[in-house]
Amino acid sequence: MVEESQPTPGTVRPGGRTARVRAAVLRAAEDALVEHGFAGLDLGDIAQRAGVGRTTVYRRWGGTSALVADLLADMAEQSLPRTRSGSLAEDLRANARLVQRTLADPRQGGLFRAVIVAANCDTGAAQALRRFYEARVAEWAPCVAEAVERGELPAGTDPAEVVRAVSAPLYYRMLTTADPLDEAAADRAAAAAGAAARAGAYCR
Amino acid sequence: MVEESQPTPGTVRPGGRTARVRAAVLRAAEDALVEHGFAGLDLGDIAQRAGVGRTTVYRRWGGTSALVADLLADMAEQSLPRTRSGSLAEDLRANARLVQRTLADPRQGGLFRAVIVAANCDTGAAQALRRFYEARVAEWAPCVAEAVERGELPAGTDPAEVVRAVSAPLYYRMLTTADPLDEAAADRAAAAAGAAARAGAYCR
DNA sequence: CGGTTAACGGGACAGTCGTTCCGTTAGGAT
DNA sequence: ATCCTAACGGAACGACTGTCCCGTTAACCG
Repeated sequence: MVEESQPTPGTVRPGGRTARVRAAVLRAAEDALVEHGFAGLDLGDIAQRAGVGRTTVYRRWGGTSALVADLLADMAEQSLPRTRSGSLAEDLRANARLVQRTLADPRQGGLFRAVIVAANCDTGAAQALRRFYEARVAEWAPCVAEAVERGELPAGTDPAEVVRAVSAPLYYRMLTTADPLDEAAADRAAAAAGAAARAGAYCR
Repeated sequence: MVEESQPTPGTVRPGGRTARVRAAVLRAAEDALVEHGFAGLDLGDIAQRAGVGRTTVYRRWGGTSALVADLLADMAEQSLPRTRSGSLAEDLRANARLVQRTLADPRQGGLFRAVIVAANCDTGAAQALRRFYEARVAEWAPCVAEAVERGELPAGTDPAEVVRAVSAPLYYRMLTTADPLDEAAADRAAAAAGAAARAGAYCR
């Protein structure tokens, strides 16, 4: 018998029960994360909430970080498509408000905090987080690129950098202050990013 | 005998041995943090490095989060004073580069990641973190206020918001991407904040 | 519809983490 | 210099986390 690295559990028979277990565990993990945060995650508790054996969770994910990473990948698939308004200022504001609403929501906001924490504890989770933001940026970059084509922004402006500039102040505020994330903050972030972009601050 | 909440250990006799123990433990915690990150913190290991009993660490700090919070408070005392150049653009750039150098430094950068993680696990650490940033913002806000007085920025500009706008993209980049934090990123952050401020994006 | 085996579930096990107890050391006051 | 006790250190203890083993269930294939 040859000693081979067998495939990860859940990949050979992904249908039926396996899928149900994964969904139940991810949902339970989300609940637990919102309630206790990443530090207070208890895989035994999650298994119980999901109506699943502890062993199963350990076998399929192996730890809290990988579980959160999987949760993040699941979230990435359900991310909302961007709106198209035709105006850069409108687009940036829509993006900012989407981020603001997400982070201000008790459930999703707590989830994002937890995921950021996990990314700083586990390289797998960090990779998943980067993938998630790459996808988000790629979703919204076109509206900036179109603004460049229309001549609203200087040629050579880096679209991704502008999109990140919208989110950055909102995340920074969430992490370092106790102030609530309101719409005013979102609109300010969008306006600031737009003004800086027009001034050529994001030219390569 | 009255049942009173006795003072925290270390406050009644803060001199001599107590101070030495605190310094040794904080230094050891810093080392451990750089090596294993926040998730891999082991109080037993820290105690051994510091040449101190495990019990002492648990008694005085009670957990990893509070220890990191204390470490942060210690750092806050040693924070560098701002420079004064007389030009807004120069001041913002100096601030941005200071933040960039701090976060890019393996030792301090790891520490800041850890502290942000701790702040999401423990309310005491969160308070310490907020205090730290309030102090930092208060240190740098005057240079923006002076620029407003000189007429470089529109009246009604919120100095604190401008200072935070400089740091935000750097933290966001550190947390969500794998790209290194270089001087170019710092200069871009400073330029963007300055441009947005001149455009009146941070008016109350 | 029946067989094969991937995946699950429960229980037992070992290692670790944080706490408690109590004797010892040394800071601060007289 | 001497006393008092805050603070430290070592050891034992209990709880919990993650792993292993093996019997059971149900997904996929012919």
